[in-house]
Parts: sequence; structure tokens; C-alpha cells
Amino acid sequence: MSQNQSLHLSVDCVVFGYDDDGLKVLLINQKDSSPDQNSSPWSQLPGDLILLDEGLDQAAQRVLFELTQINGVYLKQFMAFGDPNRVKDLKDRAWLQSVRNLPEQRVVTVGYYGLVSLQDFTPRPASFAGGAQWVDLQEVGPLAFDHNIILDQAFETLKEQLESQHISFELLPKKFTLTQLQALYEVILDKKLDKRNFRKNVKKMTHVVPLDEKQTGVMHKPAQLFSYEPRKN
Amino acid sequence: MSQNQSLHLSVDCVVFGYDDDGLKVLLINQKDSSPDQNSSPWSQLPGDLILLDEGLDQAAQRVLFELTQINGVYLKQFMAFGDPNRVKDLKDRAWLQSVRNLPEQRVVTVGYYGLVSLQDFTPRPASFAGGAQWVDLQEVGPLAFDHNIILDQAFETLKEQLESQHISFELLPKKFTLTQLQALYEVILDKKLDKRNFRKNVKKMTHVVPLDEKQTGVMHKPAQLFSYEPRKN
DNA sequence: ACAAAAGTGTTGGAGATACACCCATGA
DNA sequence: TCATGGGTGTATCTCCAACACTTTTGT
Repeated sequence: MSQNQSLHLSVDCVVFGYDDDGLKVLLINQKDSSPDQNSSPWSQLPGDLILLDEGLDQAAQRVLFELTQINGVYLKQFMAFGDPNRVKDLKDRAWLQSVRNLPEQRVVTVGYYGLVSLQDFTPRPASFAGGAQWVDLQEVGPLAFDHNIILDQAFETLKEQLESQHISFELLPKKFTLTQLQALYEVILDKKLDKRNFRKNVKKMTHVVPLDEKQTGVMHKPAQLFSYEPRKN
Repeated sequence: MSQNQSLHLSVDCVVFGYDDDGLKVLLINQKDSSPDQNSSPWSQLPGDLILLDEGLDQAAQRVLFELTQINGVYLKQFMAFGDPNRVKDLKDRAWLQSVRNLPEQRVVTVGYYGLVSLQDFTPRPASFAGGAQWVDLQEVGPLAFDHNIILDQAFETLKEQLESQHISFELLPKKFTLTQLQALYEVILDKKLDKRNFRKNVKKMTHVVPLDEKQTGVMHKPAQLFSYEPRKN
């Protein structure tokens, strides 16, 4: 009835980052450990096999940290990807062969997505360990495995959950202006919003609180700063 | 870096069924293959390990059919459950021991939910092979493993997706009255709806089409019958 | 004084909600 | 003729979208 099967399970993390010039996603470069075989260094989402004694959420946190040094991000599971052929492409097998010893094994992956503020996290894109980099969402090329599909699916989920969950604030600095918040919404939803209507809506969000503080050093009327206070039920 | 690990992956199916007296879920009884050890026959969701060469969606269809003879149901993935201890409870290990030979192995499961019309499927609850049965949602007791959690999560997902996806119609007979449709919404959303307003909304749904047919055999004004025509894009 | 972004209210229309009576059938 | 659920329209309210000018700062 139930065969003695064995397969591998991984997590892949789609981490979105935001700064004033747009929405980025965190990618890593496959380190080409066998340079003679022309296995070109594809970009991919940070992901790896889970350990036998850790939970899925835990695994996502660990893997993300190991591969990118990013820690303590809110990561949310959005979907499992289990096509039997998802890692069977020639380019991907070559790379798996060079990194692991079981390239023929089937790998099912659980997708997580997360959000960080680039301002708070790393002042500027690059300068990461291990070849991690922020890539503008518009400029993401072909990725390893089925990672383009996973990325698209994560972005769809982000759009859907933008308003219902309180996730957008993860993408902003701790102190932000309403114009920044609006710009973020506009990037994710890909449409312009009306300033006055947007602010009316924000006023209803009790978890967005005005600070006794204003922008400084700008050559125009300084904006009120706000911060996000998660609801304490 | 990446250990040589091995774990098991299963699918679990939460199939909701609806008839005039409420919303049900499809459960199976564990066959107690070792009656001396007092491993009591817990109910559980239909689920089993996936095969190495099948996709997740495929596996869900196959497993559901093998365990309950139900075929061709729309099954949608909603979440993966990977707590390392999710099958480590004493009662569960005893049963796994009696059915498989690897009770210590970790099992991650991918949850699917689906919907069927009890009218169209089986006129009455019982009479299934292998101890499958429809249990009123209100009356579901403690299930094996973490299946209560999986069930709750599936029901949450159903509520959320009731209006956005066109899934409610799967729960109704092919020909249904507007009162039946409304009753279904009321059960799932757990609130009363206004009849006239509800019907106004249904009129806007172009995929709900009136038939040239009326209810018969009822001792009141016979209702117009409708059917669901999926949008042909 | 000028440039640049911040901040602020009102109105009209669409959509949601609340609500009560007559109708067709079988017994 | 009665009991039962089927079927229908209108008034009100709430929510959303559209829209333009004044304010504050730095240079």
C-alpha cells in the first residue's frame, strides 16, 4: 500500500525589499564549484533542504539567515511546489550534482515570502556575504529551477494580502511618512492612488500612529512621521 | 552543508460536503489492524504518502479516490504542515507502527481542500467503502495527528475564498434553487443574509443561469432552478 | 520669492442595507 | 382554504472616487 519512499524537502524564501526606487527581491548566485563544466552561475531564490528536526517556519528562517545573513524577518508560507520535474532541467541538475551528492532525488519545496525595509536593513543594495543581492523586480531574468514561478506566485500572494494582513509596514523604515506608505502601495498594486483618499483610509488604521517628530533636511515642508504599532489584543 | 536527509511527504484532503442539513466533512476510520494493542480507531482525514513520481495535485486526487472512491473533485492546495512532532503523539505512533514499517520517520503533509454536493454524490451519508463517512462539522471530535488543526485551517480558507473563487457551486447539486445557494452561504459564513439583497447579487453573477425548469413535488410555490456555467474564457 | 512636496474637505454617484407583502402549489 | 416557502421593489445610508488650493521649509 504505502511504498518505502524517500524524497527531499526544501524551503525557498522570496524576500521583498523596498526603497524609494522600487520593489526588489533578494536573490543569490549559485557558486560555481565546478568551473570547467559550463554550468553557468544562475541566480536563484535563497533556499535549501530542511533539517529533519526543524519545523518549516524555522527552516525558512535558518536558511535565509545562512544564505543572506538576514535575520528576524516575518516569513509566511504561501505554497508548496511539488512538480516531479521541477529540478530536472539540465542546467539545474548540473548544479545540484556539483553541490550535493544526490542530484536525482526529487525535491519538493515550500515557498515562503517575507518583506524588509531596505532603509533599515542595508543602506544600499550590494555588500552582502555569499553573493546575495537585491534585484529590481522588473529586472529579474530567468532563474534556476522553477523559481520564476515561485516568485510570481509570491508576488501575487503579496498583492492579495497587502490590505488584509498588516504586512506592508515591514517594508518601510520604522519611521515613515504617509507619502512613503502611499508610494509603497502604488508600487505593489501597480496603480496610482489619490493622496487625500489614501490618507483618509490611513486615518482609520488605528495601528498607524503619528509621532511627535517631523522630517528634517528636506527642502520643502517637512512631513509628519508615523510608525506602525501592531495591535495588542 | 546540506545533510543527507530523508523524510516522508503526504497529502491530506479536507473534503466538505453540503446538504440541506448542513456542512459535513469526509473522514475515514483507521482500520485497527492490531486489535490487541489498544490503539483505538481514531478518525482522520483521508491522506497518505505521495508517490515519488507524481505531482502534489495528482497525489491528492489519487489518495482521495483510493480511500473514499470519490473522484474528480476540485481539490485545492491550501497549506503545508511540517511540525516535526505532528505525528509523534503516542496514539498516532501506535497506529502508524501497525500500518507502515517506519513509524519514526518524519512526515510533512500538504493540505488540500475540496467540495462536493452530497445530493449529487451519494444520496445519503453512509454506505462507503473502507469506513469513510460524512461527519457534521459541528460534531467532529478529536482526530488523529494534527488533523483538527488542518481541518480548521481548511475551513478558514474556505470562508476566505468563498466569494472570490467560484467554489460554492461545487457544494450544490447541478440544479439548485436560490434558497439552497443562500442557505449554503449562510452556513459557511455563519450569518443570516437578506433574501432580496442576496438575489440581487446573484443576478449579477453571469455564471449562475436560470433553467427552464422548476422544482416539483413541493407543497408550496415551486422554485426556479438554476445551474452554474463556468465562464468560458 | 521661488521651488517642492505636505497637508487638507466637499460633493456626487454607486453600491449596500433594511424592510413587507403577494404568489403558486399540495394537502 | 390553508400552510408553506417562493418571489419581488423602494428608500436610505454608507462608502468610494474625483477634484485644487494653501502651507511650510530650504535655497
